[in-house]
Amino acid sequence: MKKHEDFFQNVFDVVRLIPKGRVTNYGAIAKYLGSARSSRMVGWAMNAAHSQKDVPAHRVVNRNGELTGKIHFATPFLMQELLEKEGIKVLKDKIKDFQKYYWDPMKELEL
DNA sequence: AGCTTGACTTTGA
DNA sequence: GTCAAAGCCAAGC
Repeated sequence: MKKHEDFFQNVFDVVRLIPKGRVTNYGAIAKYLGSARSSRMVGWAMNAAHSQKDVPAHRVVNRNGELTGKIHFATPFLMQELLEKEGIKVLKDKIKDFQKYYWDPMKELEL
């Protein structure tokens, strides 16, 4: 009965592939899956990611580099702490030099 | 069965 | 630069 659950699994897989100290945004993952406009589904998938333990959702932020999803974490501070732990500076729930840490699955994986 | 909400993005004004 | 609206697909009610 596996039909469309691949979307979630695919998201988890990509997120898991994000190198340490790097971050990406929902649109990139969504685009990698096919539709950049379905970025909402990525977030929805992340919601299910709570069931997955090896899904570093803290490395996934919105296009603006803001930790929008932190509110869905166990604690809002967890996401920022995890990011800082990887060497990423977070200022006001926003990633410093987001573009520098930005990791695009399409560019990095497509290579 | 249908409508609303949602960890978003993009385009237009 | 900001603000508003449309688009997208799935889960929840």
